[in-house]
Amino acid sequence: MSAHLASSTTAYAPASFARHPWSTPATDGRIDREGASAAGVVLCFAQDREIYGEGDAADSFFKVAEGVVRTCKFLSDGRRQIEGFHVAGDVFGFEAGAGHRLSAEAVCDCRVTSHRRRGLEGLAAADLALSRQLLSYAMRGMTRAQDHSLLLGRKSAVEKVAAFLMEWAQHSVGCQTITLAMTRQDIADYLGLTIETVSRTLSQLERDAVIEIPTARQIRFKNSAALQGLNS
Amino acid sequence: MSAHLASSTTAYAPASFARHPWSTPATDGRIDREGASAAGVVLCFAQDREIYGEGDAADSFFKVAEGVVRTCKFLSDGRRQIEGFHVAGDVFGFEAGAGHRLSAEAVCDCRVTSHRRRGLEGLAAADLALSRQLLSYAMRGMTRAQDHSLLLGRKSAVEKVAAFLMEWAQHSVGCQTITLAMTRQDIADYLGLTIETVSRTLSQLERDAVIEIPTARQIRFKNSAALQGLNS
DNA sequence: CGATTGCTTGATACCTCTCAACCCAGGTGG
DNA sequence: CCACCTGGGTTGAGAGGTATCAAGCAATCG
Repeated sequence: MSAHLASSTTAYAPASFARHPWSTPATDGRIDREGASAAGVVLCFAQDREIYGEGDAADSFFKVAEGVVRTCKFLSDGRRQIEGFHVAGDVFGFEAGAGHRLSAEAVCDCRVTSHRRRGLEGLAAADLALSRQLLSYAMRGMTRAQDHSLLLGRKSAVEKVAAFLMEWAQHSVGCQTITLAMTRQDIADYLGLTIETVSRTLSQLERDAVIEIPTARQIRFKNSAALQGLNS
Repeated sequence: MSAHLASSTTAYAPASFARHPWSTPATDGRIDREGASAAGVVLCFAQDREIYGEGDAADSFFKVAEGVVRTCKFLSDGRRQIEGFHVAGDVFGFEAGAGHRLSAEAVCDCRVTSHRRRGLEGLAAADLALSRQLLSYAMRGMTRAQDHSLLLGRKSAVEKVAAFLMEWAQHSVGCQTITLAMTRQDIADYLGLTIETVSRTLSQLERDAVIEIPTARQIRFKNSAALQGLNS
């Protein structure tokens, strides 16, 4: 299992990978076993490393401990749709069937805990609370995906970007300035836009004094009411 | 509970509703109680009647017995996104929280069975198979929504229409000719397009000898390979 | 028969994509 | 130190796909 994960991380490796401190998944020395009811193995992934791919055996699911993870699907010609960004505490890769329906990649260097499905399902049979927990993971995923569908199918570019900023703001500590963990390309693939449209829309919002963009990865809210007005 | 459902069906009633044979939800005479492990009350809804609305108490979920149901979300200005069409055997309205996140409406006259959540959750505590069943409903919903996101975010109009036709073909008995239960507007709101674009795209596919459209609600596949080629 | 509803088709507008150039910060190496 | 390269981001010009607005057609219903 951990061998499987290690091998799955070989794809998309950046050239500088070998010297990166996050270069290898957790070795035995870093493995951290928790209580039996939530046994998890801690794994580390460098930025842009694949955590699992579409179709990989889904014998485990994961929980983000630190960093940000994206789950996504691809069309055969390379078009990508990011289904969601997962931050500390979020569960991802929890599947119904034998294989993962999406792939998961590290948006930035991150730590995740891996949980075996089989063991957990056995436990869930006996543990009502745990069984409800699993159900709640699945339901949250469904709700998230449904909200996302409304955005993708029926919102304009400005509305999409505004929705993204407000969603991400909830993950940020300070209310005023948010720090983006992802690239413009990631944002574009999450919103069903192109990178240029995302960039232009952000610039437009800045020109309209709705936000400020001190650096590319930092957004400061100047007129939250206006952003809110673009939502639903 | 059945009173609640009855009242929720008053919205969007067509003018001709009062004289329609499907005009009222099942009365006591039509209630059909099944075994305790899947206790369900049979309800009938006329075309375009609301089964439940966004925000309604989600103390029950439903299973389609006959007909087609659509679940959808709305933006405040009326834009609609249909999340899915549900046919006989499909479960819908199964929610994590206290309220329904989507609304559900009858695409055509249909019969559904209503199942109380609370009772079922109690049973699930004791019944492992039932508990897995609930989980599987939730997972199927998540998978469906995720596939839909890829379509909405990254596919062109032709690809969307082709995907819809092929998806709906799986619900049809005959392989060659499919019968659509929904209007062009429903299809448009499912695919994130306008009614005109759906119509034009279907016409174009007919001109390209990929399909035939004997009547507006019937589509005959002439070149399935070409349709397939438009998918993924 | 007129009215309504669902659907199709045309002309045009506009939003977003595509292609391209450019900027900037960071890293590398001579 | 500076030239160079790279990757991420921004901006512009133009094209294209889909939306919008409008008209017309066919079937259904009262």
